[in-house]
Amino acid sequence: MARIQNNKNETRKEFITSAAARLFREKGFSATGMRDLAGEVGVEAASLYNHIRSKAELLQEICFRTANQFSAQLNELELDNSQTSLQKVEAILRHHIQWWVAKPDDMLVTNNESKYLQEPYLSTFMNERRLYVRRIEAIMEDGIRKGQLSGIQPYSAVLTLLSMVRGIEFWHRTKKNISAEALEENMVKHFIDGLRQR
Amino acid sequence: MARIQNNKNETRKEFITSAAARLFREKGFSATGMRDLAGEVGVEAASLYNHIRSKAELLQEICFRTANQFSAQLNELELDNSQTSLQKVEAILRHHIQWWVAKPDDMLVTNNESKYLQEPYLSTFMNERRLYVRRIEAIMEDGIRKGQLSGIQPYSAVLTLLSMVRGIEFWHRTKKNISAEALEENMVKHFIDGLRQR
DNA sequence: GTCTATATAAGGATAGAC
DNA sequence: GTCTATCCTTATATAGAC
Repeated sequence: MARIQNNKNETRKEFITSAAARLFREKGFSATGMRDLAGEVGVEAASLYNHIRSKAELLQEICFRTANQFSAQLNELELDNSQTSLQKVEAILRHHIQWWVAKPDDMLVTNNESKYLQEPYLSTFMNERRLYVRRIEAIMEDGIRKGQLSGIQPYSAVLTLLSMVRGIEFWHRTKKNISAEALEENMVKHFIDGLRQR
Repeated sequence: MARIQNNKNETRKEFITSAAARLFREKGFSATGMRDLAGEVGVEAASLYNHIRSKAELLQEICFRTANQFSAQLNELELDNSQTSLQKVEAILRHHIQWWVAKPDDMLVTNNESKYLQEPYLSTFMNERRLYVRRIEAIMEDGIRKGQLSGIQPYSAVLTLLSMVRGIEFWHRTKKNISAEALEENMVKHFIDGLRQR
């Protein structure tokens, strides 16, 4: 499984994109000015345009690079015959938790600011999200057919899975109470116990 | 003050506030213009200022009226000796689900746009939210002491409870697949099964 | 690649007529 | 209470010097 890590050989554009993710998360896309971003980067606003085409382009890159990462995990899982459906669902949940822990800026922007994408990117993004939900539903439906899990409707369970991890946003502000590992184990156990066949 | 009433016995200000919640939800607080809001209400932008003091004031009213509603439920639950801790947690979860189903505009604005509150309202709001989390944790801790629930750390469980219901935002766009009642029962069962003592 | 200067548009909010 | 007109600030993005 891929590890999450920071790229220390960032290009100038990647540095700007990371700063943008941080600002879009904190202030929101609309309320973030190019002057704010320039200040973070350490240049004047006009200089940013030697590296990027527009503010909108920054949002596109953050949202799609994040979304594509999750699609890529599903691509692998769907081809893996060594895991049960329940194990696959757990792997998806752990993947989401780990990304929320490691990349809260990217996750918050992708979740909360993607609505500011311009067409045709907005439609593409929303279609990909719907497809992503359906693919997870299909994994759960397969598990129900095989008797590996039960007690829940797949659509409801997917909504729960994708949403419950958003609370990690608040955990980031008060990390001292519980470690990332303990948080992950608690959430996985809680979710899976509500899904397991008994 | 003149009380211009419309269909639902709303004051003019309440009508404006509802329109603001809808727009803040769809476009975000920062990207919503007073001219947008005026168009929704059916007047020119300048006319809004006979009913409200500022755009910021509208956000304050939406966020605090929503947050106070949830605090009020806890006030009652804490005084209720007829319910177990597990029943109280279930009541809290059902309350959140029902509000997400019935008032998605208010819930989304309170969750996603409250960061645009100005001081001192922002600090007040965040302090109230922290207190709300702690009060639910306390109910869970009481349940653990009494052996009514187990298997999870209260902080992690509260994060899960408050976050998992946010998926209802997406359910609103595709209601046909599952009824509000079925959604509620699925989510309650899923969450409670992961919490119950066995 | 970065700067200063600026074009052009839109933002929240107010003044004063009616 | 609502309107028209407008103030003042800020926004994204570009032009052209260095």
